Amino acid sequence: MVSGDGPGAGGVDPQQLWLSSPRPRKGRKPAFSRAAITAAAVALADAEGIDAVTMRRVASQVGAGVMSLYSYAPDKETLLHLMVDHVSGELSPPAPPTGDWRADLKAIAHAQRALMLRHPWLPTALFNRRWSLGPNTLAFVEHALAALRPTALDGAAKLEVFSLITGFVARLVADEIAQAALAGSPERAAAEARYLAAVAADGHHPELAEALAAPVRPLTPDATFARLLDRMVDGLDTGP
Amino acid sequence: MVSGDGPGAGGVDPQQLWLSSPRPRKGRKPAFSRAAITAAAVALADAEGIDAVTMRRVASQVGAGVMSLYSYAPDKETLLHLMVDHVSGELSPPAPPTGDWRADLKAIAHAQRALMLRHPWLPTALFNRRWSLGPNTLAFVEHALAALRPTALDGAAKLEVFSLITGFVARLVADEIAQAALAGSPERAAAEARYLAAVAADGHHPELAEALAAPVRPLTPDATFARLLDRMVDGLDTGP
DNA sequence: CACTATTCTCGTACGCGGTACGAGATTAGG
DNA sequence: CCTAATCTCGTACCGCGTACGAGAATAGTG
Repeated sequence: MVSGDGPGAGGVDPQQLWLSSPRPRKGRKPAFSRAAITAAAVALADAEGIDAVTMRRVASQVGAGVMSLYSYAPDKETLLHLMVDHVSGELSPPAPPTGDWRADLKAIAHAQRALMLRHPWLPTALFNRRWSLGPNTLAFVEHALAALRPTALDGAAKLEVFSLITGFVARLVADEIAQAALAGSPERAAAEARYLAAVAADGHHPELAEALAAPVRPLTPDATFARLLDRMVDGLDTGP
Repeated sequence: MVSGDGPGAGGVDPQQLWLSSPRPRKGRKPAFSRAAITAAAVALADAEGIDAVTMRRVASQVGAGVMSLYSYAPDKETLLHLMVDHVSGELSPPAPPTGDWRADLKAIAHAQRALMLRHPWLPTALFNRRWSLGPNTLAFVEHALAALRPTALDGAAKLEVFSLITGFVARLVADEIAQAALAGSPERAAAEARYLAAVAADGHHPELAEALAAPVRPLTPDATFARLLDRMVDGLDTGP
């Protein structure tokens, strides 16, 4: 194993995963690298979706044998953690806190949204997995905590707020992506519209019928995001 | 096919899925039912997690051949949609709106949380998939829209709020479940704590070190949920 | 310079997943 | 009864993650 190995049963010990070993003094030299493999996996996910990230396809992208990947990550789950932390590196270094924590928080959310739009598999990956706090993720958390320093929140509450914001962004971006996908497939969009029209016409869903009858607002996703984010952040309190 | 079949390429036409066909007048009688299969899948997911829900295992639970399931759902993705709508049936009938839309919204969120705690696979299932609006889901949406009637929000904004609340609940419950799982495995919890201590000690993460150094609040998940929900709902505006 | 311990590479193989196919069973209408 | 329609399900295919272990490369040792 390139970076050591733990006996831990189920899941990977974060120390073994993120804290680099000093490189063994004997043995064959690695032909690849964790970074290269991770980057290939990210490129694959960006181009063809997260389902295209299979050990076989990643291996062929980097020119390795399939089983060679297991010298760099003990399993696929770990590779996904590496991917998440890898792209999180694009977030740093962010601007230093301005003292206006609400504005800083909004800037953080906007940066996260841009990242997730660039890597559409990220919202799902973040939601499903228990976080593995790699160096890039940690750097960003550190930044968020610094931005929240002017508040009266204690440590746990600050982390809560950060988690809440991240989840909020992930959800909105996931919706945004789904919406875009739907718009890209007129046949499916039409089927959905037909179904909703049928439901609205059945008489058992008056509220829904009314909501759908209203004219569609021609709002850009950016505006929607900014509006909801503002509401959310402005609603956050600084009390204990 | 028990309920008809569409030519739609990719994804299932909601009309074919949710609007029942009149039952064909010829041909062999179905030996199972969509409801029974769905219930079996839900029971399996509740007992052993969503990964235990495979076509083979569901089939053996209901006493059917594997391929017989495909007479009731065209693919596994659809079966998952059926599961989501199935458990959503436990939400209705909710209490009628009281006129205090904030209180109603909080009640809705609490009901959703209880449902998700009963079916821990639900948050993930909701996040990943594009919603398929089955009858039970629709009934609940209808109820939420009615609760929001006293607000000045237009139809689209009401749906937005509902989606936001649902996502919020899903995220908190997912965290809650992960936290419980971590607490149930002391070895993993200890490894995590060791790692965070090492990070805090490296000098590059002062904010994180401070946040972790603070004494842990002994709050119940229920209290945390209620507190964050209150903040969120109270922060929502009724303006356009 | 062998010799050896160590580490990485990767072909093969196993079990399990979703599901296409098609033959046989069952039903209702003519 | 015959025929067309519908449902049942055994078999089979391909792709997945990954265990295993043989072989290749490296660095220290005599």
